[in-house]
Amino acid sequence: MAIREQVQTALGTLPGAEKKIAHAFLANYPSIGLSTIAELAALAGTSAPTVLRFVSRLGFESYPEFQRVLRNDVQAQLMSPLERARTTGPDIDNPALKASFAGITANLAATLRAVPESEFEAACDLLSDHKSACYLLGGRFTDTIAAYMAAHLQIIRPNVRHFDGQTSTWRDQLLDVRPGDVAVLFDIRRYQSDLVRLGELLVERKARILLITDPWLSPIARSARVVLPCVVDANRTWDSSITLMAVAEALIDRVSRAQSEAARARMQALEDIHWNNLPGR
Amino acid sequence: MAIREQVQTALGTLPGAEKKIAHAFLANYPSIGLSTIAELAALAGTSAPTVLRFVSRLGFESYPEFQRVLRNDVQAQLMSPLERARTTGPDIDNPALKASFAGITANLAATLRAVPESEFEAACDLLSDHKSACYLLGGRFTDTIAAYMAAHLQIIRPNVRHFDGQTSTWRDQLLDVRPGDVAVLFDIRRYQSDLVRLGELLVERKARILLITDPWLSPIARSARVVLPCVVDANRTWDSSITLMAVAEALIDRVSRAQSEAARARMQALEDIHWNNLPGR
DNA sequence: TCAATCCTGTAATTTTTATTACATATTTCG
DNA sequence: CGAAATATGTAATAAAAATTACAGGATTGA
Repeated sequence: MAIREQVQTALGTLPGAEKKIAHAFLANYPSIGLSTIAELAALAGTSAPTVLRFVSRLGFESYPEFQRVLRNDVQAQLMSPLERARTTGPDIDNPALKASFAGITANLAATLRAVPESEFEAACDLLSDHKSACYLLGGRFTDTIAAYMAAHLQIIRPNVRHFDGQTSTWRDQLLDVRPGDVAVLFDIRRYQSDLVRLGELLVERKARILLITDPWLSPIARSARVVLPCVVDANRTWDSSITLMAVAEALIDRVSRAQSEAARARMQALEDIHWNNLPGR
Repeated sequence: MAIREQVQTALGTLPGAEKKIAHAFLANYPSIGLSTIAELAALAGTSAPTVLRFVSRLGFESYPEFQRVLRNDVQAQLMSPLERARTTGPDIDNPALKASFAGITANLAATLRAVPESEFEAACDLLSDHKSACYLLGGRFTDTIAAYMAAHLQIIRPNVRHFDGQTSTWRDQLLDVRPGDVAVLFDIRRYQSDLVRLGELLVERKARILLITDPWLSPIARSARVVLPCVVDANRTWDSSITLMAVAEALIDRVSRAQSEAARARMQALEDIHWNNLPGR
C-alpha cells in the first residue's frame, strides 16, 4: 500500500497532533513529505518528535526510511497516465489499444467532473444501509455490470440480490421489495421502456432508487433518489460502459472500506478467493 | 523550465563527470534527485563535489535549493489529468471517486505497457475470423465481462456464444466446439480450477484460446494461442476488472471497425437500439 | 478521586549531510 | 612543448537534520 493510501486509512485512528501531521502531509503531498521533519512539523503546527511518532506508527523505523519509500511511491506514480502514455518503446506502441484507453481515461475524467461528491456520498449511504435489501438490475448491456456489482456487494453486506432472468420475471421478483429497500438501476441510451416502467413500480412500492446512467439521464432519473451520470462517449458507434463499471467499483470499494470486522468475517465465511486477504499480497 | 528539461538541454555542454551525473539523474528521475548528494554521486560513479558543481552549473546556489525546486516540479507533475480535472469549481472535489479513478487510470496505463501490439493484433485476428465459432466464458467475477463482450460481438459477427449456466453444463456445451473455433477465456487470480480444466479440454478439441488474464498469468496461459495480461491492482483487498473490460471493449471496437457493410446491415436487421448509428450522435 | 497510561513539546545529543580546502589529473591554447 | 585553465576526487570541516531524554499535560479506567 502506498504511503498516501496508508495515511488516508490510518487518519481516523491517529491522536490529535499526529492527525494534524497526516492532514498536512496529504494536503501537500508529496513535496512536504520529501522535505525535512522540521518543515512538516512547522506546517502542521506540531513538533519534530511528533512527526517521528507519526511515521513510527505507520511502521517505519526512521524518517529517512519513510522518505525512501515515499520517493519510490512518487517514482511509480509519475510512471502513470501521462508518463506512460508518452513512452513509445518497442512493442508498446499499440495505437488501437492506446486510442481506446485514451478515450476511456477522458471519460473517467469527465465523469469525475460530472458526479458531485454529495451524490456519490448519498449513493454510498444508500448502499451502506444493511437493514434494507438491495436490488440491482441493468439494461441489455449494462446488466452485466449490475451482476458484477451484485457479486461484490454480496460479499460485504447482506440482502443483496440481482434481478435476473427475462423481463417477464421482474414483476414476480418485485413482490419481494419492501418500502425503504434500495434499487440500483443501470440505464443508458437508448433507455429501455421496460426498465423505466420497473423504476416506476419500484417507486410505487416506496423503494429508494440509485440510478447510474449517462449524462442525458434516463427517464428513471425523475423517480430516483440519487443519480450518478457517467460519460459514455467513446468515438464509436456504440457506448462505452467502462465509466459505469468504474463508478460501480468505486461504490463497492467505498462501502467495503466502511465495513465492520463482522463483514470481513462474513467474507471469510463465504470463502471468496477473488478477494486477496492473504498476507503478502 | 522544469529541472528535467533544463538538464536535458544542458547535457551536451557538460564536462565528462557532470554528464555522468546528468544521465544518472535523468535515468532515475525523480527519486535519485530527492535523495542525498552521496547517493547520486555513487550512482553516477563520481564524487559529491562534482554533484555540487553540476547543480551550481544549472544555476542553483546549493543542493537543498536544487531539491526544493525539484520537489515543486514533482508536485506539479503529479497533477495528473484526473487531478487537473478537479480545477473546475465546487462539488467536484470527490476524493473517494478521484482516488478510485486514478487507480483505474494507472492500471490502464500499465496494461497498455503490458500488452504487446502483436498480441493485441493476433487477438483481433482471432475474433475477426467469422468462419469459426467464438465462445466466451469467465470466472466467478469476470464472467460478467465475458457476457458483456459476447453481447456486443453477437451484433457484429455470427457464431458468437457465451457459455452460461453452471460449471456442470460446460461439458455439454463443449460438444459444440469444433477444431479451429475460438474460445475467449477470462481468468484472474485466484484462478478457478474448473476453468483451467475447461481450457485443457478446449485445446484437446483443437480450439484456439484467447486468454484475458492478470499479469501473473492464469495456468490457461500455457495452452492459449494469445495472452493479454491486464493490470488489476487497485490498492484494495479485491482486484479491479476495469482493465479486462477495457481490453474487451478495445477488441470489440477494433473488430467492429473492421467489419464490412454486410455486417452493418446485419446490425440493422437486429434492430439494436444500443448502437447509435443515427446521424448527429 | 487518583493512579496509570498516553500524548506532546522543549532541549540536548547524535548522526548525517552539505560544503570547502586542497592536491592531482586532464585538456586547451599559444 | 609547456603554461594555464579546467576538471576531478579525497579528506576535513561546518552545518543541518534526525533522534533521544525528559518533563508536563491530558485522558482513561478503576
